[in-house]
Amino acid sequence: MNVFRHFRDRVCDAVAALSDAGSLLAGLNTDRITVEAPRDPSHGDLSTNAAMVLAKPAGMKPRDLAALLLTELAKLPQVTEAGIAGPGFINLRLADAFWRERLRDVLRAGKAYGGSEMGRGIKVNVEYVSANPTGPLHIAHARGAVIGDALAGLLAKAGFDVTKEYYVNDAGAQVDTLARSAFLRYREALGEDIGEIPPGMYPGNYLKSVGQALAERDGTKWLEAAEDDWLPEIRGFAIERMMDLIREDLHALGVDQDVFTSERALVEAGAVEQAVAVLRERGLVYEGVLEPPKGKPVEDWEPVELTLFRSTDFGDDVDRPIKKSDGSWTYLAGDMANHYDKYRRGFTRQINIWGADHSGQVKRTQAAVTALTNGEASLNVQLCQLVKLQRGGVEVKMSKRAGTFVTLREVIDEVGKDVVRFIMLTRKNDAPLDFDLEKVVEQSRENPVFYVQYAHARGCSVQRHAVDEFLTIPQDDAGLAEVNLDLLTDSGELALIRKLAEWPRMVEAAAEAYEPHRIAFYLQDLAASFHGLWTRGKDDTALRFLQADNEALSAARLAMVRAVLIVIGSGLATIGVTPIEEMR
RNA sequence: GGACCCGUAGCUCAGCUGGAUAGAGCGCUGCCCUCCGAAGGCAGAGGUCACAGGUUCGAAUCCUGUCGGGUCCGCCA
Repeated sequence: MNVFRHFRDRVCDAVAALSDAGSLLAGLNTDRITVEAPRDPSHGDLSTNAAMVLAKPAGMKPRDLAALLLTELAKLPQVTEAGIAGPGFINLRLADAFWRERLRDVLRAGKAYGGSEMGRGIKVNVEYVSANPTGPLHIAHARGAVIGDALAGLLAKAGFDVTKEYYVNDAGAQVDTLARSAFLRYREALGEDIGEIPPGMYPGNYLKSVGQALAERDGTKWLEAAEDDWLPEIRGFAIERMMDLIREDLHALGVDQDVFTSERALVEAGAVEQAVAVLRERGLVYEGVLEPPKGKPVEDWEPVELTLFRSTDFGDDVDRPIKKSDGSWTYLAGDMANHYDKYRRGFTRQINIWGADHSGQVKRTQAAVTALTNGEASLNVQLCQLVKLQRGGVEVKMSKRAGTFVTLREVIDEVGKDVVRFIMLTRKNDAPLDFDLEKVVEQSRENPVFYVQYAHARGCSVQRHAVDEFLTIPQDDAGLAEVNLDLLTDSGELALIRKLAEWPRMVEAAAEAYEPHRIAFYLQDLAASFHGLWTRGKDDTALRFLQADNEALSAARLAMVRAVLIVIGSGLATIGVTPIEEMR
């Protein structure tokens, strides 16, 4: 049960009842009514702004309206205390037994607890990573990969039909450079001394194995061939290899996308022409000359007539070229085909995860999606800021040009994929993030991954002890859901249960805002609550979860511990982190 | 010149789409624990939510402007 939505519905019921009875204006808009947990627990368990929101349209004073609503809400059987506070808040306190029942919700639903029907099975496409297939992923890609994957998991949990997509940029000049770089390595593999890698080529050693594999497959076949002949072949070969490499890296991070869309395949299938034809039909394409770009002067700029997309009709700053003067398509044109293709596959909700360095492309791409689909589809872009990699507070320098950048794989090998995933979510995506390779593996309160994992391991440890000490306490969720919970009366225990009951609402709010990082913060909160309760058992042995001489109490507390494990497990699963069962 | 993001405790950051006395960790101060239910606990100090207006019952949150920081601007990808 989503407690907050449940009581929001009850508040709306109360409004309706009062309207029916004639004591309140009929037809009031209840959209702005919220029910939430007050920050200060002394105000009660739940609080609603209904009276303040409805006062003006109802033509009443907020506190008078609150008094009226209060008479209705006080009738609810679960409400033990109701009062009016401040400008017109209605505060409700709920029976402890009501909260204990929520524990049964958790235990009965198991891992599915917190899932929502909010998404109503609507198709959503989340496109993320989409790194150029010219080399292995580095740490900067990891953030987009994790945010995208966690967002996809979150939306799925919230009831959307999610497709995880990777758009392969295999049609631009950069893959021709890749082909030429691979060709060098191919010659090298056949015994030639290629010397220094010339500037403008990809220098990384990862291309050696590509050259080697090509030499093994094709022998000396291409050595004397003209570039026009070998380039398409070697390009395709190298792209395949790079994508395999990228997919392996992503898999190591726990990211396995559903669809890999090739830009080249779209272009070859005529998808770009089709998309442009749609725009042309709507009068959104014309031939024209652009103003020179502002800011830093571009030295080789000269006015040329180009094929332009009228993106300014949709809020962009200037119209954007879709065809270069040499007749080939621009990146935007290809991306138009990509998003139009998604639309034709049924996605009216599209989300892209991009690095902040692509912020300039947001408006034009959104304009394109709106224009191509006549406003039926919308594109949401989540920008993520850079990751600063550190070791013991000292920045780890990266230089892609020198080939010394830190690969994602190296980081995963050092700290593990779960740590990478969790840490990437400890900031909201539009804030820069420091990733310290030493701190993230420390076993201390400062390290959020450890703190949450430790809570899970502690819970598991209690379970293991219970198995040994109490042969008759049920060990499975279903059995624990039926034990007598009335013995859970401690205020810390009830506070923990309330925290657990927030999980369904957390999922919905985070999904609605497209903010997976909220899950990481919620889990830290929950872990703190659990650790706090545990710690009190150190001083006061009566509060320890397992009481050797009181099996009924131990069973009730074990049910609570089990519920904590379920929610932590479910939260971690949503963001793709594997919970640990034992600290080592 | 323009666009987007950010500005919250000494530091690093949350703040549930407008709610009540603005929170956490670190650091600081003072107590407690020396315990394998280990990888600490409790309490306290610390704030003009960058600044100035505006919107309304009510603003860290929304709008306008100013200041400061970041990412960018292309027929590149």
